[in-house]
Amino acid sequence: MTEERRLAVLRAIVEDYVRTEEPVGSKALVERHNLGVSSATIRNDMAALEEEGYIAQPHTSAGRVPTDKGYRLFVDRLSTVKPLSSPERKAIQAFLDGSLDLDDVVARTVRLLAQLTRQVAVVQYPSLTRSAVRHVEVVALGANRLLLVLITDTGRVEQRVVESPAVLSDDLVGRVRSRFNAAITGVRLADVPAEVEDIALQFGEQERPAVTGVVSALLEMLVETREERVVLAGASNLARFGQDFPYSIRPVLEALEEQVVLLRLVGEATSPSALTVRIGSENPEGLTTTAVVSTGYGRGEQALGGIGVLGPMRMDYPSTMGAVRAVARYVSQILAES
Amino acid sequence: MTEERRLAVLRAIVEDYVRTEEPVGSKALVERHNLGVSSATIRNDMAALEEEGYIAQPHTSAGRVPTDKGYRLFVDRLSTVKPLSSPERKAIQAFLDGSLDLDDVVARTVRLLAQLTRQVAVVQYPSLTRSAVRHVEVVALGANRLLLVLITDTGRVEQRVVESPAVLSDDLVGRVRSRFNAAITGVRLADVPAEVEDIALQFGEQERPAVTGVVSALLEMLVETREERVVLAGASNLARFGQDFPYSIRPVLEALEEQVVLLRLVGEATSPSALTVRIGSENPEGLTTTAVVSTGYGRGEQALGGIGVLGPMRMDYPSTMGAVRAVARYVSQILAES
DNA sequence: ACTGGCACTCTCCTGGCCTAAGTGCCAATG
DNA sequence: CATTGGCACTTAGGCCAGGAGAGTGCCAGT
Repeated sequence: MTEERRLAVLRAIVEDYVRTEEPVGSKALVERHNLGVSSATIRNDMAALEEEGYIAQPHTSAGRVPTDKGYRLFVDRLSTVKPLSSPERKAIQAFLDGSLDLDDVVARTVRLLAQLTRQVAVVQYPSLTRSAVRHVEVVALGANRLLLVLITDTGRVEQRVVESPAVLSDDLVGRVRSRFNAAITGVRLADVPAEVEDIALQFGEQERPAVTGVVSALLEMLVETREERVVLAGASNLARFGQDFPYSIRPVLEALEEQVVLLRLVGEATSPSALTVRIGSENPEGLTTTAVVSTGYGRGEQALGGIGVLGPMRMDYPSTMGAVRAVARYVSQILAES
Repeated sequence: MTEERRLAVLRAIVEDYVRTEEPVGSKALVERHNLGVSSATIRNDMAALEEEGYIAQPHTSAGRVPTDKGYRLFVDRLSTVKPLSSPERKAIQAFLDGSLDLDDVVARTVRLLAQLTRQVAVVQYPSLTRSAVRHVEVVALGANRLLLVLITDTGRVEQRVVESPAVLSDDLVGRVRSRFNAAITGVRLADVPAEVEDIALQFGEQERPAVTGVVSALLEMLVETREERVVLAGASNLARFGQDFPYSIRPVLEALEEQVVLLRLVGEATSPSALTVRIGSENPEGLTTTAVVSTGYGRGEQALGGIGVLGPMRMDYPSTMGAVRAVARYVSQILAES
């Protein structure tokens, strides 16, 4: 079957190129993989693969290099996710165990993933909109300042200092707090506005303006902190790939400083069971020379947030995918326990 | 006076080299600065400066380049801090105004500074040990979990979820909260342990074990969050200086990922009135090809935290120093207001 | 459908050559 | 004695030619 061999050739090219960083030629190919045919035959296959746009030559007398499209095919049909070795598994466990705090889990995870893949790791905090309220705290800080603290069932804690519209007595603060908690504990963040809108009506005429102020502050806080948070580690790994970023790594670093861009990379509602790979031009501007492997973490099919790795297109996809998947599973597990 | 002219030559060399990125020769010097002498004279001066270790030649037939020692002398005796232009000043104000939240102030500041200097900016959060407690909040989250929230007078909010050693009734939580606040509101964080140690004794036999648990959780939290926080922006600016980092920017990026290193750069108790410049080998390992300009911010002479900029040694010191100083002042001002 | 053979095209390295830049030194000068 | 003009010397970098090596495309043969 000739078609089959062609794919084998493409696979071999990708694997060799990833390993050696150098264009791979027909002769080297037959030597290292037992394809059972001569280099001339391979040359024909390569010509065909080039025709179809899966590989390209940097210049006439060089070997071949995979194109975006070639990597794409490789990932889709020619590779299987490589499970982690058992020492690696143990390392993960050792690294992530013993952290109650969500901040801590996220910080450790992102470092771990960067170290494991030797690339840039990105982790999104559990999405607020998909979480539910565990508790709301209202604290009077002074004459006319309030602290609102919102704790979600995923362990995320958002706090915010707001100017209080009027002076609130300690007693009133206490009653507002109870009302809030009664109304929205267990409620999805997205549904909070609906639940709190008429809380002010439950207070007396006199207190109502002050309470209304607090309610709108809470709503405002919800809107503003709906903004997702993303953290990143291992940017220095980019510098290992001088070659792979033809025009310096500057645009890549710039893109990585934009929270918005990071979010798009990792945050696009991927279910925990699916791995997403985005290659070259499939990425947002500035990252068109990179590849991103990402997935979601969370309970069941419901993704709470995203997690991923960014590197050059010339990347060991099977291993990277294995690492991302494994880490995502551990994180899901840890979050489920707490 | 010949000694004077030599210093003028050194200054000219530093200025030209910073501008052009190229070793500067005797002829170019006389052409661009009116030194009133011939190039041969300058050559003699340069030979002397080289003898003393202030400048060096990359190779025999190239111009001269300042050494660490040369930059040092330049900063110490040959330059004056350059104040910001008035549009720049306005930009700062526009950028920083309108943010109550400390997180927000810090985030904006670091971005601003990176943009202003076009280099890597580093900002330390107000040091916890030098802050005082504004408020403590204790919230029961569930059967045996507590949330402790600590708010400092600098607006910093630290929160932590702790396992409660025993089930606490709502009433008891309330009483613990009041006790805590009575005991440590206004107290310096460093002095908190002394103030809370005998709080448990003020409760009845029966409640004492539970309260002791909470107290020790609070103390533990203090120890753990004493760790300072530092944020960074503008890492992509490093990529602008291919030339200046002979062995790739990798070690620099690596160093910047270490919180500990960043802290050493910026956090060394600099009083707000003094600018520190650390050049080349004066920096910690991995950053020996860079220069760091830093200062403190805070009320009066008491520094609450550090703020600074990191770049290649070939840096426009007067402008960078001006920017760092100006931004630090604005931040001090904003924090004083709140 | 596969293979061996061969001419062809490129890159990359090397060595030689030249130019431009910049230096160090020296003898002359006020 | 500081300064100067002059000059020989060194070196990087650009350019060119030539040769080696790698890899290709194509063709005729099995």
